Amino acid sequence: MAPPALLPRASTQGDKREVILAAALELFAERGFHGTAVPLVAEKAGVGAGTIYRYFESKEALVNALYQKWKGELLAQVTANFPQTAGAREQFSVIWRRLAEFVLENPHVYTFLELHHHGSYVDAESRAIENRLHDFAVGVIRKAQAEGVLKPVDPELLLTLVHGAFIGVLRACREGRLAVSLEPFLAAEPSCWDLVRR
Amino acid sequence: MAPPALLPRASTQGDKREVILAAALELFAERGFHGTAVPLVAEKAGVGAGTIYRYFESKEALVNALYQKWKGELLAQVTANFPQTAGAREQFSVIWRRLAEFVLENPHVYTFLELHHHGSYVDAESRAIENRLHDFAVGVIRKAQAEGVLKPVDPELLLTLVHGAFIGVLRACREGRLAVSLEPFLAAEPSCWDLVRR
Amino acid sequence: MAPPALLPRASTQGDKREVILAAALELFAERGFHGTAVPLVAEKAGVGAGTIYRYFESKEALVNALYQKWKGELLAQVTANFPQTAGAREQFSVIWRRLAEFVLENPHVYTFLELHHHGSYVDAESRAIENRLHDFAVGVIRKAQAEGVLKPVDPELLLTLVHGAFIGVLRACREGRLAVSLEPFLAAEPSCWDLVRR
Amino acid sequence: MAPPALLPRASTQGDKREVILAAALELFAERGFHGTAVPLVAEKAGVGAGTIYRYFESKEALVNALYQKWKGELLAQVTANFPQTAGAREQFSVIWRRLAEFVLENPHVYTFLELHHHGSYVDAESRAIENRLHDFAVGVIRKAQAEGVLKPVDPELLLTLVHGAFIGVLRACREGRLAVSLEPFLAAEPSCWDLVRR
DNA sequence: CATGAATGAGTTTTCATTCAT
DNA sequence: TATGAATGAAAACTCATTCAT
Repeated sequence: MAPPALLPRASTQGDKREVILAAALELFAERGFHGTAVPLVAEKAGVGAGTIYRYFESKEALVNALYQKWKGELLAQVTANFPQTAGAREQFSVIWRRLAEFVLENPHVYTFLELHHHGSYVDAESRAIENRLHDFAVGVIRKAQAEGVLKPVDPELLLTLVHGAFIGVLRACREGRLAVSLEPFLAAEPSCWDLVRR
Repeated sequence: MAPPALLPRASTQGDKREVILAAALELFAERGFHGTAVPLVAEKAGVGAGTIYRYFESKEALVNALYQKWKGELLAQVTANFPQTAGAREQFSVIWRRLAEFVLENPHVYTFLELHHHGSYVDAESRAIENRLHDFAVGVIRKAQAEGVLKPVDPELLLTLVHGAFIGVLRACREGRLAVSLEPFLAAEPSCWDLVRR
Repeated sequence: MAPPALLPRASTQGDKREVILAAALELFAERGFHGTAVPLVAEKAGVGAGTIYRYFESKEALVNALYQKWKGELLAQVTANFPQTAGAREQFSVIWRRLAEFVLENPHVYTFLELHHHGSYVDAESRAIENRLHDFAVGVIRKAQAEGVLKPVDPELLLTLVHGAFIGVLRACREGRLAVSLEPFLAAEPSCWDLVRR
Repeated sequence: MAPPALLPRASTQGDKREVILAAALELFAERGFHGTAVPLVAEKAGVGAGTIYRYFESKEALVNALYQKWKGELLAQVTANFPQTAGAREQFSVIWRRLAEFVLENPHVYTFLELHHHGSYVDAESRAIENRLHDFAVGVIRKAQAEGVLKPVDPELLLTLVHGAFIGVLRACREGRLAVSLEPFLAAEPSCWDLVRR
């Protein structure tokens, strides 16, 4: 029926899982885990309620699949081809811009990830991915400190300040206090460098 | 019944309401609004489930009362006797320290306020208090910018960056990555001044 | 309102639990565990569906409470004041009659107990009561065999034959092939004695 | 595909139906009708869930087909070449042994038949077969009573006692209290004759 | 006033059945 | 013909709210 249907089953198959994940992402980001009823996800995904349980063992499994998928995606996008030998200023700029591009391309993802970071329903594997990203960032900071270009304070503190500031911009965008575009992120970047530089 | 009861009913009255608010605060902060059952709040407060409905019309009314109470408290604590004529650096320091003291004195409050900022169940009045605090901060920033001591960028951006950084420290404390004490806040303060200063 | 209401709360309290157990007994006996929906039990008991979960943690907990209650009752009724020193013939007669009276007084109980003996949802404690009754019966048989009045075969075999025959009569009554009264049981008693006597 | 396919389609056809019936038998015997999910039967049978509905209109139709098949089989096996002219003692022995052989050859069948005897989903035709076996047994008993070798009581009573005793042995085997072999059945046979003989 | 037992609407989850392939 | 993904109706269970005491 579809002329160039080269991978008919495969496409339809994966599509349904993806469509459920996409619907769940948006709803979980907006209403939280407990505030989102499974049938609502089903309706938004355009599938039957029972169908969700063919792809995910439970609502908890769904939220964890979502968490792992996007935390992994974020990790990959931030760390891929990272300029290991570049200077600290350049590295900072790369990470900041990559984060900004990520949140703009995937509007609900960061909200979702932040909101569900604490949930008791988030399992060990989900947290493991979280830690890998954290360790990557601390590694970059330590190296820059060794070079003497960052403030010689607890790397944890520097990381949390910059990350907090980044999330602040994101939230202001979401709440309409700043434009939803690269612009506020780029405007904030030099200030945030001042935050950490020696 | 109480012989020399100077404020008999009133005291008992208020106590019960406060005890409910305190229980709700902790539970809402830890488990979210939808994740917290009203009978659980009652149990933690040591009152009957029905009693909650003598003090609050509904679960939503409870969460809004809580939100307004603490957002108002925060507003008062930050703005009371504010050194209007002091320099920008001093004013920054005062606000930062007051915020830090507030979150350390009321461990669950800020978590609660941040978590419930978005909720669809948060009513107009709750948001109004929110705005007063926001406007106060923007005012302080504008004045400092006029004096030429802050970066001449969108005040909204500066506010959101500093506030984000502050929340970052708070979260790191909560998650055990930084010590739960004034120390990390004081350590962060100069860096955050660098973030905004010209 | 009730003139001699000496124990109003207590009576109402216990009543509800008992009323649920009574409704569940009949339905579980007729339709089995999986064939009986909790709301159906609620309707028959004249309570809300949620009420059942105030008294029993789960449907499984309900069926086990029922099982233990009645297996315990049966054990008590069969073994209470048992004529330990009487002859085997007399003891046989006593047990047989007590069983018959029990099933006639509690029409659904034995059906329920037999039907749910195998269920995977029957817990360890439930089976423990079962075993006590079994051991009692084997003890009586052993003693009678030692006296030489019963066939010198595996007591397990004798027990299972007589018990099976008893259940046969019960089933025939239930299915309308025999009268629902003491009569068929009394008619069967001498035959069943022949079954086991030397 | 199969080169020397003498009965190709038919064999495959029947095989699938039989394989479904065999899977259903075991599951229904172990978990009951309502406790057994159709997809589980399909999985055990090694067919697709939809396939079951090509052979049986519904789950009820499946259980009834199963019931009729095996009740008919039992009827045939018990009554085939029955020694009409033999003495009552011999006839009793034949029936008893045939039943014993049947339950040992078809371990789940009797359990299934007993368990589903009452079910509301068992239809009229299923019960009709049941009755033919019952009538056969009553006929044998009546004749033996006329000869004066059985107790002159309600044939229904004698039948139910012996049948109950037989089921008792079967259950004891299933539950591990007696060996799963002909032995306990043969040991029980003389006792059960005592149960009914004059 | 305070309570907590009771409830039914709503939640998560299962499953008999269908149907496109 | 055989399949198994899809479904929605119904199951078990939870919880915000009420109300008799």
